[in-house]
Amino acid sequence: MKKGERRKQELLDIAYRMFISKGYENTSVDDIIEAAGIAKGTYYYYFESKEQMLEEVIGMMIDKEIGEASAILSAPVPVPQKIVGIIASIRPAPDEEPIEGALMRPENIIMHQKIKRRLVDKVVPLLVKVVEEGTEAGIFNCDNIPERVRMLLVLSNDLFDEYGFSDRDVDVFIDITEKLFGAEEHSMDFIRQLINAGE
Amino acid sequence: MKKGERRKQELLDIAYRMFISKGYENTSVDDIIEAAGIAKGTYYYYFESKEQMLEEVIGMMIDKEIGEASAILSAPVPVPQKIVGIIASIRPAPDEEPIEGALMRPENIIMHQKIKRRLVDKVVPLLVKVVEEGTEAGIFNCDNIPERVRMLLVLSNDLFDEYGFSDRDVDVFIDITEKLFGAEEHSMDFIRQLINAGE
Amino acid sequence: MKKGERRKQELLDIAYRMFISKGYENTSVDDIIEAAGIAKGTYYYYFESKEQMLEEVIGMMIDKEIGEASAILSAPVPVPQKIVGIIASIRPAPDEEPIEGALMRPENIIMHQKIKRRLVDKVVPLLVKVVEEGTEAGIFNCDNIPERVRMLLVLSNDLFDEYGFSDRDVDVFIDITEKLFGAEEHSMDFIRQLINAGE
Amino acid sequence: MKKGERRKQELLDIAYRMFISKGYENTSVDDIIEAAGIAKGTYYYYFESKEQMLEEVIGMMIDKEIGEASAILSAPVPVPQKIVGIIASIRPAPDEEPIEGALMRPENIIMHQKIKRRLVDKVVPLLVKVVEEGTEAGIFNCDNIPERVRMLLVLSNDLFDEYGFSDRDVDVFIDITEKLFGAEEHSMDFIRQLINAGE
DNA sequence: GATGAATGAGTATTCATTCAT
DNA sequence: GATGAATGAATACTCATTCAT
Repeated sequence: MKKGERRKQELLDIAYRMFISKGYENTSVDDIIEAAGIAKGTYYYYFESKEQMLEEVIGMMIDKEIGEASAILSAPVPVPQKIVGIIASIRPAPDEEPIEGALMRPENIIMHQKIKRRLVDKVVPLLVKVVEEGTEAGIFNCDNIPERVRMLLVLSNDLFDEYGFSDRDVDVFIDITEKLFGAEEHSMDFIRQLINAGE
Repeated sequence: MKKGERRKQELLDIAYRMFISKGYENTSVDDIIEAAGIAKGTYYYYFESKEQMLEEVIGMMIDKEIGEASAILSAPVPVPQKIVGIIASIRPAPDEEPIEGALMRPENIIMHQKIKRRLVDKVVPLLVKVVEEGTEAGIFNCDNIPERVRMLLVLSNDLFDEYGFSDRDVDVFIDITEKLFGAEEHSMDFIRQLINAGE
Repeated sequence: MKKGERRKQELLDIAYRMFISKGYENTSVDDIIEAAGIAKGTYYYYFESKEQMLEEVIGMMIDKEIGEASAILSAPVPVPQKIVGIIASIRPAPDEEPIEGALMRPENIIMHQKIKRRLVDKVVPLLVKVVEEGTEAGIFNCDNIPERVRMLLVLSNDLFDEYGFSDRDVDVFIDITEKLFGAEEHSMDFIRQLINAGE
Repeated sequence: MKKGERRKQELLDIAYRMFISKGYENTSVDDIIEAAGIAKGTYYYYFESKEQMLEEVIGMMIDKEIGEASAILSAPVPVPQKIVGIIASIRPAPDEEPIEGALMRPENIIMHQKIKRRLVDKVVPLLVKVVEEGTEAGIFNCDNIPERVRMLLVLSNDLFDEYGFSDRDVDVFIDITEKLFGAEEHSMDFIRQLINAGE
């Protein structure tokens, strides 16, 4: 039982890396079993189909990222920082896939979209809580919080996904984030420092 | 000359519809030629490859949509309406592809993304002009116009692409659009009526 | 393991016969699998590509022929007979492919050449040994043995490949063989009897 | 009439070059008409089929080479030099196809063989005359001249076709040529100088 | 738990040839 | 003489999936 589970994890890890580096469509079952050193039959003993495996790989990633986001939720940091922290935590963790450029390359769009969609659905409730915390504390002032949170995610996805962004993009992003939640002007300026530090 | 051109157009139209309804990847060359009632060779007489055909199909769509958007640019309507009009014009025209749900279904993501990217690049300059018109007229008040325009497009794409949106989504969209360009509150409220009328 | 190997051998045998009778280029993968009664996938399970299969077929033939030639090398027969025997052993064994005319028909030239080149490279060293044996025994008298051996092979290939040869061709071949190695006149006359017997 | 002939010649020339540089099989009719700047139909107006065109291209080459060889036949040079001259004249004239390596590359084998076969048939009678001249003059002494001439051609083809030859190969070739025709030892040594000069 | 031989529908692409205009 | 649109059989190769052992 344990052994089988470990084997399955191993396969998921291998597939995860291959899907990211070569794309789901361009990774054949043969590629995976060769990399894993197992037989065809063994693969189908653990997974019903290639597509089902993709779902599991995605689920695995989501869980990990949501876990990190949840941790931030209860951390003792100011609300604005929490928001930014959660958003940052759902990025594909630059350290675990500096593989190539990867996720936003055309051959990966499908997996990318699937992940994004499911991730957004899971992250929205978390962020809603944080923003509510903010409105209660009087730092934010807005209605329709779930919808606003969703937009923030859409904008941040776009900003960080694409092949690079300028200082002006960041300026506008900060401005609009403040206005989105009815925060005081310049109260989210710290984002700029974060980004510059990350570079 | 004329004859060949017409045939090619016809093929592009057929492929366009099939790509949208079944997805590019799921449409085989065989599907296309069967639908068109031509031989394999004829297909390859007009197109170097399936992928090159996709490029032509996309180019065709883009041209059409940009054409409509440009027309609006010089129309005698108020600036806010121009903006909304241009954004609406680049949607895949509900009347010409009510086919299924289509463009945003997973199998179409690739084509969808390709189109979106190229469309955004072409539409941004148009919208920038309109927004500048607005700032000069004193209706808008903002800096970094290209970046703001880009964000507006990202938001509207998201809003209308996904599987439906609520009244609250629209409210937030309107609110944020006004703030994005420094417009007066409620000055973009007319969007709501437009959307309700379209339903 | 055994099972797969046998299957592969079987496929190689079938392909070998088809390549010879119809030519490599004119034998499609479909032809082969139909003759073998297997599915496309099975074919590609055993062979990476059609071309790689050709290499294996050729390798198989070469091995067999070189094996026969090596056997003669250590047989207890006079040197001149050894030479002739080795040359004869590398012919495509009239009994196993009287199929049509085959190897030297234009459509087979490619395979033919590939085989010839590789065969010559392997046979030259064997013959060199025999000729050296002959010079040591005083029956032959010549320098540059490898080069002479090569020429002998070229001549014999030409003589036996082409569509038939006359008595005169044989006379000249015998004469020149003797002179090539500095053998006594008429010492290779036995070749004529061999050929006549074989007819 | 004249015009059409010229057009045809032009096409033959173009095809000749392409066949040599890319191989007959790898040159498509489309390649030829594109290079010639004509339409498909025009091609088939001049040639029944691609294969028939190949025959004409080959015929063209043969005629040219045989022409050169015939000229040498009646030139006022010693018999041995005539022989070598004729053999040299049927090589693919290094100046007219230094294109790549060309004729003996695998993709060209088919055309190569076709040419060789037809060329040999035409050259043999010419060389026979020269050798007879030589026997009458007492420089040569041999029977079965046509067969011997054929062998000489086979040997020279092999020597010069292959990817390079050594000094030893030349030594043996000279030796065997002398013996083939019953010439005096060293009487053909001049070949070595010719080859060295040509290098 | 694990193997690996077998499947077969599916795919894009090539190319010599024809023929109405 | 010349065009170029149309043909369609042929080709090599892919790959997720199955199943008897």
